[in-house]
Amino acid sequence: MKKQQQKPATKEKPRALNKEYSFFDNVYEVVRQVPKGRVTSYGAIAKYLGTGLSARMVGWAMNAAHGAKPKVPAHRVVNRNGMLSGRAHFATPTLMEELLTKEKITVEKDTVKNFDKLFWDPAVELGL
DNA sequence: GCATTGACGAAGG
DNA sequence: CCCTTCGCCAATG
Repeated sequence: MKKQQQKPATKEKPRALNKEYSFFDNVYEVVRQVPKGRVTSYGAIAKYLGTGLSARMVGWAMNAAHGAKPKVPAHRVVNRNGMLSGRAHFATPTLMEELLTKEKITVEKDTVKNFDKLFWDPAVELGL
């Protein structure tokens, strides 16, 4: 990563709707609602949650979801291209692929086949 | 309090 | 399909 100048942005933004940061919990809920054999993307979740432009925060939430209970099916969450970008963060780098394969999802070159078909958009499926 | 880093996304090459 | 640049927000050092 090259050098990145940070903006002095003095703007303020509402951080949480509740007393605690519910952002992570929100992400967990959505991910748990992803049906078997289906996948979604960080951006879709971010959009659904209203974070919109910051799909990165969703990924950050998954990072915390590592020890969440019940366990979050993070293997069903991939990037916008359907690539298993987060496989390196699982117990084993092959675990994500295996889990997806068990759900009848074809994974090739670290990418979900028929991603457009298997794509599950919370903003649509849950009705936004 | 600034600099760096991310399990990302979109746009451009 | 691959790569780079920019944007976005939170956590970390």
